[in-house]
Amino acid sequence: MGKSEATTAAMNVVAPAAHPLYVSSLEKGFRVLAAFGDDCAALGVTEIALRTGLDKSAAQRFSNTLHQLGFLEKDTSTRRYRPARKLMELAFTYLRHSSLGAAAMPRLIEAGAVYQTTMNLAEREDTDLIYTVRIPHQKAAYVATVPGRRIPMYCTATGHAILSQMPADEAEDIINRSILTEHLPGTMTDPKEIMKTVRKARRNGFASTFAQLLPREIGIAAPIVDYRGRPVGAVHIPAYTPGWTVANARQKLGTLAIETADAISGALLASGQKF
Amino acid sequence: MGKSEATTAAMNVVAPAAHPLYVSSLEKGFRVLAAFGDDCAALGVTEIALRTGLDKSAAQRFSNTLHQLGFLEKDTSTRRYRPARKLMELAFTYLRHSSLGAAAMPRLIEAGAVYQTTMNLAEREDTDLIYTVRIPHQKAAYVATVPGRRIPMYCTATGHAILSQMPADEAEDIINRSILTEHLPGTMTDPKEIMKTVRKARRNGFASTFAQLLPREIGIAAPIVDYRGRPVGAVHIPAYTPGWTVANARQKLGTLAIETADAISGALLASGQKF
DNA sequence: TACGTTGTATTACATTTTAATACAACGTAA
DNA sequence: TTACGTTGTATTAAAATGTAATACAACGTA
Repeated sequence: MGKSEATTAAMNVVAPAAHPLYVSSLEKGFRVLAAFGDDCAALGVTEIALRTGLDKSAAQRFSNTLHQLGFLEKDTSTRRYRPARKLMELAFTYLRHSSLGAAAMPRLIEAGAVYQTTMNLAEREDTDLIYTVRIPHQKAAYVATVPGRRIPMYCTATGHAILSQMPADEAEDIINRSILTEHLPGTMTDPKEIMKTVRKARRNGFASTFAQLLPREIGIAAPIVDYRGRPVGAVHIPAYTPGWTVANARQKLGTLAIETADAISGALLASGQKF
Repeated sequence: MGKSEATTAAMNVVAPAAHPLYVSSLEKGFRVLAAFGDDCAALGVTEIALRTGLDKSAAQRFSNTLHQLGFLEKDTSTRRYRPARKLMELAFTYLRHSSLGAAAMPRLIEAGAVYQTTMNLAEREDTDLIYTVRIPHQKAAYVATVPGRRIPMYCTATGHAILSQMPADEAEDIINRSILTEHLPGTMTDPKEIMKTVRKARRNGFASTFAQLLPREIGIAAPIVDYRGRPVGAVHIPAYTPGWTVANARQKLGTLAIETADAISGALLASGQKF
């Protein structure tokens, strides 16, 4: 069903074909976790079965196992499951060893203090981006201040910043493989228009968007590159109208984004790692 | 071996006895993820096998599967695995639905601006705490600024704040079940001394510690309670000497922590959820 | 170049997962 | 309250999956 498709797509937990070295049970477990997306807060086994495409028995066993392991909480009265705190530890498993995060953190903190703006680090994940480090300053939609969120590249300043440092054909490939959805009236969905914006970002050294995913949001972003000049992520600064105008944000925050991103790129070089 | 014990304990991914509804493959998969703790950044299959207690074949299959699913990156030249960005999405799965996080976020941002101090939200996880929301202001050890980290309750202000809102026997039980390690010279490991500190925290409405886990760190924390008055987490404010003295921090940050924690407790009540 | 080590691929085997089914618990409406 | 649909839980025989042993290949060190 559409529902289960959407949910599965939300974390891309799909079968990469049966292989002797592939443990499909593990995939099913993650499918269950991925079912907790978007709308729902708590799910019963039947609903989990629906969303994951597993039958009721499988949904039951995997939910139970995840509960035993501590990754799902279980409300004993409603007998429904919900994601548990322990999932946060898995994020730590990643962050702890991220040289990009380590290089970015102090510089984002410093830069955020300049105009009291939120500073984000986003990393590339195929056609999308994942926020890995967030330093919030102003209050905004809760979901927009929390790490781990995945957003598409095609309609975000962050995405454009990264695309701008790629060969044109590679960037086009990403855009072509993206699902171009008009999240808000005005979200850009025309590949040609997107590439035009990307080229502009390339010339300027930073990208900017307005009201593409969140109303009133101005996005400013500059690319972070590795030792080969390949983009690995971007510094993202959100700003909101009124308070900021697009022109004002571009002028002040654009420079800040570039400086911060360059500092991070440089620190990465120094750290010597290719993550 | 001691090594594998320590690693396994790091995320508590252990077998809760075989049960017909328990999928042991899932557990093994998480054991592999949990192997990436502490010291190591990248692991080969042999090392993974050692740390997880799985044999080489199993380590191979689970690593490969996690790689296919995108949760482990694989360096094709060294053929070693490391945690991948996608793990961050699992954290988002939790955070997105956390009413505690949503209630805390704006208040932590606001409070952090007062003295330009870092503000953390920690939630209880058995004898430990997990940082779920972090609003960094000052630069500190990278690992101390990143969400998902688990720290023990017995020697942290955050832990004491939570313990202070429990019945004495429950608090004692937690301390007794904790592994009391002297992380730094001066880390408190005497249960009686710990309980004394906890009682003091109860009287004051907030807890404070000095140099327990990190050198020079002053910890200030106040408990967040649910609709029944039971502690569900704590607001934690770190400060460092010099710059802050313990007395100064207690006076200024103690009040701030209490006010912030109370505001969060109140907001939780209003949201009506029992998370 | 030769060796030890580590990663990869392939099997027959059996343990584990499956999916069907039956039972129990809940809550909704008559 | 009672009866009903729904949803969660428990139990199985059957089979598919994961296992562990082994052999091979790739690396890097001496």
